[in-house]
Amino acid sequence: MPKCAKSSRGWMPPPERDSLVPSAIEIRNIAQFAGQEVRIEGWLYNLRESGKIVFPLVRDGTGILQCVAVKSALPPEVFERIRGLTQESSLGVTGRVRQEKRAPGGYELDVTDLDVIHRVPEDRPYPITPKEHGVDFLMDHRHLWLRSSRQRAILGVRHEIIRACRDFFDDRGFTLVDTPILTPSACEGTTTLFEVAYFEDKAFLTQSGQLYNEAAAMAVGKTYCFGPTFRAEKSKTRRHLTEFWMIEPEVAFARLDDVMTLAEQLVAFVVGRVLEKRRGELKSLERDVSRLEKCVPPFPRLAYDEAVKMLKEKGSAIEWGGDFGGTDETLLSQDSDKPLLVHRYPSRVKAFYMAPDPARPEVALCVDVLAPEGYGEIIGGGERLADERVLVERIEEQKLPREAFEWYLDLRRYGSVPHSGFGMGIERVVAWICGLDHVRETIPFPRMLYRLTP
RNA sequence: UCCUCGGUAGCUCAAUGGUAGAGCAUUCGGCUGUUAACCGAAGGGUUGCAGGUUCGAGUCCUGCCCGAGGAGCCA
Repeated sequence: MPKCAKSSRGWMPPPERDSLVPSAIEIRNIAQFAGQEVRIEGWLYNLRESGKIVFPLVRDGTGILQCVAVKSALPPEVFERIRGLTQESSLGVTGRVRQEKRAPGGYELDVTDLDVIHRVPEDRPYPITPKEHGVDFLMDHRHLWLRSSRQRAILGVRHEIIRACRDFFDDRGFTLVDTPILTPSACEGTTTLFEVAYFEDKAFLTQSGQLYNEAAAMAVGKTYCFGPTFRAEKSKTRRHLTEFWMIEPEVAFARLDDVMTLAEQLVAFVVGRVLEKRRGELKSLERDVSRLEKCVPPFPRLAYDEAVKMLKEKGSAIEWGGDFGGTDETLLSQDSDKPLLVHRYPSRVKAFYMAPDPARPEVALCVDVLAPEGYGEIIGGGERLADERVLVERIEEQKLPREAFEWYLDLRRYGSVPHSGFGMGIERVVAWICGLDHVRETIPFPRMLYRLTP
């Protein structure tokens, strides 16, 4: 541990340096070291051999570098050590960096020495070979699959999306207020919640931070929470996980139109940031970035009524009053390169806390954002019921346990104001931006109906 | 929970009811510019499990287990 100087304000960070691990350079910085002797530390990605010349491909988490080991230029024991390397063995390589047009990254390392940190035994080789594998096999080896360049690209985009969301809200005066994961009761019915033992009592894993967000918004005005969310629904589709991450802003005094604009700006900001910072990852995922580039505001807005009309014309069996199915969402969103905002759904298909439209009480002041290219719903939210009397009616109508909501009703008793917010599912956004056909690849360790390991 | 499809070598997949095979991976050999390298050889199997039909079952039938896609529900 580096010694940390103490000041009157407490801890000071250790002095800055180029690399956290000074024993080696990072492959992503290789160009800076052209002509120099360097050491890299990583894992063997692949090994190609041609008699007296060997090409070990080494990855270190920041990139992949092709090394060149020539028999005549190395001590025999070093050359044999390199020849006998197994896939994913960890190693340190020293050599001279050379610009090389034929190499994938434009640079190569002429090996002068190589030490094996841990050798993968040949009688139990690394299971994921550079060939095709089935989904089930890969999911069983998710802890190793993450090492592949494709998964690394997805992890990078996911990270950028999360960071962009935080920056977006932080830069606009929002305060992050963490909401609990363990909750005392269901906010929208217990059937979709995971139940856990809580000492002598029961608790449930949260399905949304929203009710707590409303309390926080009354304290700080603009708030957001970001955390895991749990749904015990037995959904088995490419858009569902039982554990997923959701970012949820909530704004006091905001109306439906305000949060529709907020959602539009957030999505455009996130897409823009990924296009700016993660072009390389999108390219390696073979994402058609031209479609993402068209994703600039304003986004089309469509009332539920019009959406139903449109769906019927396209042959959907939807009737007014029903919620959209997955195919309906696809039908609505596949034609456009921009996300689509669908607003004012029938109140009865929405949660009890949604405010009715004063002009048409049968519809709620709510909005869903459907991602383009058939990716479907990424955001759901709207204006909340601010009137205590109506809220109590809704709670009773839906036969929810009123005692559990007394604290929530307090928010309507002490300076109730109009307020609105929404939740955005991170994995669906990652799937859309990366162009993936399933959300299971968007989260490091997916939890699904039939998948709890690794 | 329902519907559809699938389970054969470590992996991806073949195999009319008639001797279980290929490519990759592994091991050995060859090759001084390979790009999921290539060429040659070797090892590797209780065909998801349990029954049944049959002279004979990877193949047909029944049940079960596991998985995938979809429906419902949702972000």
